[in-house]
Amino acid sequence: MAEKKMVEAITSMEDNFSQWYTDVVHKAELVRHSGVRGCMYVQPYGTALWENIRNELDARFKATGHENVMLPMFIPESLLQKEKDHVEGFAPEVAWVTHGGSEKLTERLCIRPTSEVLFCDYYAGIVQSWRDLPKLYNQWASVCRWEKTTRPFLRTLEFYWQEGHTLHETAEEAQAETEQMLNVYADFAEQHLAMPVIKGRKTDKEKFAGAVATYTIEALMHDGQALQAGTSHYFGDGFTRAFDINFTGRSGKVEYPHQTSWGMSTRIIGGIIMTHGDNSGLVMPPKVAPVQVIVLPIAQHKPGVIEGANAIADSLKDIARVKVDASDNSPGWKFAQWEMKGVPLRVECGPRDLEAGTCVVVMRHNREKITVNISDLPMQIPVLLQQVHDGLYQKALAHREEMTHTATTLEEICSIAKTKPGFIKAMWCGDLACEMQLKEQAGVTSRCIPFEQEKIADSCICCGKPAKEMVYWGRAY
RNA sequence: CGGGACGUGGCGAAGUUUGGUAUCGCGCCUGGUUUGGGACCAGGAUGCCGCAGGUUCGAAUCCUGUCGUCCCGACCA
Repeated sequence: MAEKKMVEAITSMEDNFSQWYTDVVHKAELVRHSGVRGCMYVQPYGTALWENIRNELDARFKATGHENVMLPMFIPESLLQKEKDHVEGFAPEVAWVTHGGSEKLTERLCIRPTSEVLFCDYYAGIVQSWRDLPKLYNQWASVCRWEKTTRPFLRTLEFYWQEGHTLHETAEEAQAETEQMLNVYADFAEQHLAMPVIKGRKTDKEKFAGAVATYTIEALMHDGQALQAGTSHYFGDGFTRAFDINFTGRSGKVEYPHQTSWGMSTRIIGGIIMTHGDNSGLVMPPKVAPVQVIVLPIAQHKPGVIEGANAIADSLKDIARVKVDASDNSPGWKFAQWEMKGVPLRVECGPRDLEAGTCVVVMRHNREKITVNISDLPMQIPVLLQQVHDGLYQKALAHREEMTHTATTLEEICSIAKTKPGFIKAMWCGDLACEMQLKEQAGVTSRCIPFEQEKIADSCICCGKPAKEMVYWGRAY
């Protein structure tokens, strides 16, 4: 018995958070390792989760006027070279194709690490007049970055994402787009994933290669490390000048359009796991859960029980993603199995319940049990799913607040960074030197300059000069 | 990329020091009994011991290389 439990156990997160994460990813049957370093086989359950995320985001992009396109996975070296900061940022981690069949290529091709330059090359051919703007595009694709260390979802060589790329007549319009998409991400994270996020701007040191400004939503994971959950960049006209994308403006003059890009990736799945998961495994936010309600017949050999379970599932099929587990595993096995997979609601129905016209509903995140009349289920399930969502959000928010500290002296920030995981709020003068020093001495990096500023001191925590802004510092995935 | 650990049926391990018929638990298949927190009995199947070389009469075991995994650190939009 004890031995058996060992076999199935998930390492507890207090013992080793990284190992816990790895265990959950595998026990919940999200992915398996492929034979290629850092690349994963995404299993049906993981794929279904991603599809739910993708479908919702896609709908939100379309609702804000964007169209999907598909660009190639290869980038000729000369094209990648066109924007200096960009190539410097990405060249160290791209994969190169040098041969096609037995033929050696005259110019090697990189496998896209991101598609800015492809979009630029594309735009150059289709934009001539101010009437051609804006271009509001998005693509769903996978990209490749040759990372040194990899972890499922959080950092893989190949990962799936969407990348929005837009082109605008004016800087103001492009900036508004950048902000709009950051808000789309933030709203999605909070309303759909029950993941509280802090909206803000990245420092110059942390911003995207080639961007004028990078905006971010930062979430705090259960272990106190930060995760950039989504990002939105304003490029100004740096790329459009480098790629000679121009148009004839309203006044008849040649102008360069202003550009944005924004992305969210399968990394967000890692974020879901590390925000809501517990020592029994995954906890799925209801709105993206591949299975929202698992119906478990108890003593299913008895007459009418499976039929009863099927009838319950049938009554919910238009209301929630529901599944009946009528496999011949024991009930205890099924409880543990579906908890590992994080299904938000479990409906148990045995002969006693069915006779009484009731069932037991158990919430995954707090294991609360309630008895519900079967006839009330179609009305109750949406309420309960929302309750789980709210519960998850509140729990994550409370956790983040508990793990957010304030520091006003260098000594204090070093001591907090060493002893208390989480965010540290501190004032900053805006100098790179201070940012570097905090990394060096406290081991923290700037996570974001939040839009919602608080003045916690007058001077920079590092150099003592007048502070420009309050920054969230921490360690990041 | 550094430091450490590791790779043996689907999963978890023993066996490697000292070379000699590949073992155990779980899972899987068949049949039966069970069923409200990881059930039980009986029978059965599944291995180029990560891969490639080498040493040897003989390699899971020794040597070399390589691929992959995990943890810590560095690096990373």
